Formats: sequence, C-alpha cells, structure tokens
Amino acid sequence: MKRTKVKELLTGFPVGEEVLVKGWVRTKRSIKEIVFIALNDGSTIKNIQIVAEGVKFGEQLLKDINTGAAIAVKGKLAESKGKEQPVEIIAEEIELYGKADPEIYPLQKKGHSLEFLREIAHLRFRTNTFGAIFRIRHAIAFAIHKYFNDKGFYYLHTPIITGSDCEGAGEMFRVTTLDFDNIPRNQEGKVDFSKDFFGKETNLTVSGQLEGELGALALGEIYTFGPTFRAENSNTPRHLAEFWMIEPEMAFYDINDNMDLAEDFLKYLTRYALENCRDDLEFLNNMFDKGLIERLEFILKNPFERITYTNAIEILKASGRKWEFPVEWGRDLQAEHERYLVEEYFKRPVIITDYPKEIKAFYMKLNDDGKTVKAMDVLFPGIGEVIGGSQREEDYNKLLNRIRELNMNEKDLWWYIDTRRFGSAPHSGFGLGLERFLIFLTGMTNIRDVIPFPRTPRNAEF
RNA sequence: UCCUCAGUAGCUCAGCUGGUUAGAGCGGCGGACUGUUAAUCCGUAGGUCGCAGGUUCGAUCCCUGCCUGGGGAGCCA
Repeated sequence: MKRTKVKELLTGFPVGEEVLVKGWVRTKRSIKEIVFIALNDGSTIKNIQIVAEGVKFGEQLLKDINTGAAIAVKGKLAESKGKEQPVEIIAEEIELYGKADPEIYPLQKKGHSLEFLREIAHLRFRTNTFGAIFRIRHAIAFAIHKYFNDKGFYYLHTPIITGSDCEGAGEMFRVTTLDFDNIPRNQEGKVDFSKDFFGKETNLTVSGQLEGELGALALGEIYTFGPTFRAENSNTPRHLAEFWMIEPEMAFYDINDNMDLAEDFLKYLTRYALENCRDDLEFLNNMFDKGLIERLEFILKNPFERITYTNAIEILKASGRKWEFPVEWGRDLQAEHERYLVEEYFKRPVIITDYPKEIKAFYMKLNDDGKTVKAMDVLFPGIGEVIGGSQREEDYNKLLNRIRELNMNEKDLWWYIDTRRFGSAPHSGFGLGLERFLIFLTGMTNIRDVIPFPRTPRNAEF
C-alpha cells in the first residue's frame, strides 16, 4: 500500500479511505483505553492525529510509542470528534520502526530554548520550529532559481577552490594536501607551494563575483548560488564561517538597474514565502515574533528608500544624536548609524549608494567626481547589510590604477583584468547573504538557527 | 579579537550575604480517567551546583585561570 503524506491528508483528502502514514511521534496522550498520537512526517508543520484503541494493540507496543519514535500506521481517515483537527486516522495496524527511549530522548513535549537545541542540532530538525525554518529555507532556495531562470539568467557554477586571494572580502581558509609533518620549503625557508596539489596557494572561495563577471561578459546575465567561506574570527549572531551567497552579475546594467533588480528580487522572495510557506510563517509569528508577517507584508508594500552616502552622512549629523563612532565624510557607516537610518529615520529598507572609494572594493566603478564609487548597500531592519553590490569598473586603465594604488598583486588577477582589454562593457552585480535574509524572513535572531549545520569559530560538531 | 552577562536535576530556573539532609515547574517513571489537544488529577525517582587551582576549620557560594553559551562591538554577507 502506498504511503500518503500528512500534508495531503490534511488538504481535502477523502474521508473514509484506507490510508498508510509514516512519521515521527510528537506527543502521545492516553485516556483509559484510547491512545491519541500526534504524528508528523515533515511534509507540513501540522500533525495528523492517530486514534488507537488499546484493545486492538499490544500493551507493550503502545508503551513503546513515545515522543520521537518512528512508526507506520494503517487505518481509516475519519472526521475527528475532537475540536482541534478536522480529520484523524483510526488505527488498524501500527508498525514500530524505531523506538525513542523517553528516559534519554532529549526532546520533550514542551518547548526548548534555541540555545539548547543548537547543542543537539542533529535532532532539532524534529521540532516544529526547525521544521518550519528549513522548509522555508528550501522554498527560498527554490524561489531564487525560479526568479532568475524566469528572467533569463544562467546559473553559473563558480569554483569553491580558488587560486586568488585578492578579493579582499576576508580571511580565507587554506586548501592544501601538503604533509604538515614534512612541509617542503624553498631556498628562503618559506613553504614551497609549487609542491602542493595545485602547484600554488589555494583557498576556499570568499565570493564567486570575479568569476561571475567573466560569465556575465558573455552570457549576459548570470547568477551564482553556493557556499562561501570566511575564516574571520567573528563571534556574532550574524556571522558564519560557511554561508550561502547568491551573486547575480549582469552585463549592460548600470547602478540603477542593479538597485531595481535587488529590490524586485528581495520582494519576490518575500512574497514567495508569504504565498508558499504560510503555515510555517504563522507558526513562527505566533511562537517567536508577533510582528513577523506584518513586517514581511510591509516590505512588499513600500519602496525601499534610496539615498547617497553623502546624504546619509548629512542626516546622521543633523540627527542630534551622540554617536559612539564619529560621523564624518570618508568614514564607513557603523552598525549604530545604519540602525538609526533603517529603524528610526526611514523605518524601512534603505539602499545607500556612492560611497567614498577608500572604503569600498577595488572593482567598483569610479564616479565622475573622482571620490566616490557606484556602490550600493541594501540595509534591512534587524540585520543591517543584506546585500552589497556595485556597478563594476569596466575601464581598463581606471581598474589597473586602482589595483596598483591598493598594492594588490595584479599578476594573480590577470584573467580578471583581461576582460577589460577585450570587449569590456558596463556591468553590475550584487551579493545576497542567504542566511542574513532568512533571519529577516523567519524572525530568528541568531544566524546559527537558519542554517542546518552552522560553522562558526571553534564549532564544527555536526 | 575586545567588552559584558551567565553556567545549580533531562529542560527552564529559584536558592545559598561561606556552615551539616540543595528547591520549584515542566519532562521521566507508577497509578487514575471512555475523546485527549503542551490533557487533567494523585504518587514517585532524579544533582561531583561547568572544570582546575587558591583562600578558609569548612567552598555550589569568595579569589584566579580555563572551558562553554548568550548579548554587544569590530570585520563583513
């Protein structure tokens, strides 16, 4: 007999039919000779209620069906006599796949702290909260591909192992097969990477952007979507050593086209979640963050505020606030400044553009003023920078000048610079941190709770 | 990496201004209950008070170091 998923049973499945369900027990309650089991199979946050009359089953079997146990139930779908659910299954056969000894199984019927669940990350999938979060994460990953595919963008697989560490996005993780007990050295006594697997120093990527640009300058519009790695010793609720990033790169887009795409993209994903993850969002809204759904809907209805960096500095100076970090043209905006702009002054997402070139990356296009670059940061309430992007410098000489000004190793970047020698064209792109965005979408406050297996300093347990 | 708070039962926490037998709720276990909904009611077991030193007649409590976790900052996405 074919298994039916709980989600299907709860959405208009014909009552009276014989069905087979398989899943994990969430709770069991018994009244004299009747046992009620709430069964979840991951297909939805909702459980199906199993009604088992004691006389039909062995006492030991019913005793072994505890929170966490995996079972299969064959029975008839019936209208429920209880008030909390429309239908239930009157059990005729129950098969126990795997017991979960209640004396030691760590998950209880009652709620647990997110901190505790992080310590048992191998089991937290079985909770309502993490079921909801990872269903939403899946839906968003799918929506990202759908959005770009529908717009004619190509999914470009940029390398995980990279030979350049010039991007400057952060400390990198080294990739090597050298024997640590017998490291080859050259005449100067330095490590001889020519003996390493790739014949040169290699690292895990911090961004697929530079490679993405190569694709965009031929395929037109591409996006990357994959893991990226930062070896920064960042211990905050917003940083991971391994996180997933989406980086679209578009030929013939200027900074305004870039902003339009970023805003449309974020709204599309938000709308997709509201339309496709309603049950899960409502659960998170009720349990963690009563304003969650309202906030998501607010994002959809209102345009993002767009201001220049120079304008932002003026607003911050005029605020009359005392800042821990000084507000001064040329200095980067600090968390307190961004929060003021987003959460107090505009009370909506803000895109800040045209930053001083000194505080932005080498590849950003220089403005005519010679002082600022066509950069854009999208700031969201609660999480700060969710997107960073720019129009790229397509002028060969200007790009080379900037690389030399910054004393970067132009040899390592020869292939990137080369694209500005042949058929260079205006182009733009941005990077979205998936987990940062999921913090916003789910109302979670710690990034470790929106990725199945968080990688942070001194923690790679699961 | 810096600042700050915390670590007591399986979980969430209270308590001890240094003193003999360490508390609650939930969860677990046993029982009651003919439709429960985080069921309810009665009973019951369960603790090297994060780890290592130090001070002291005596430390879970005070001091030092370390570990782990939370929050904030920096770096960033």
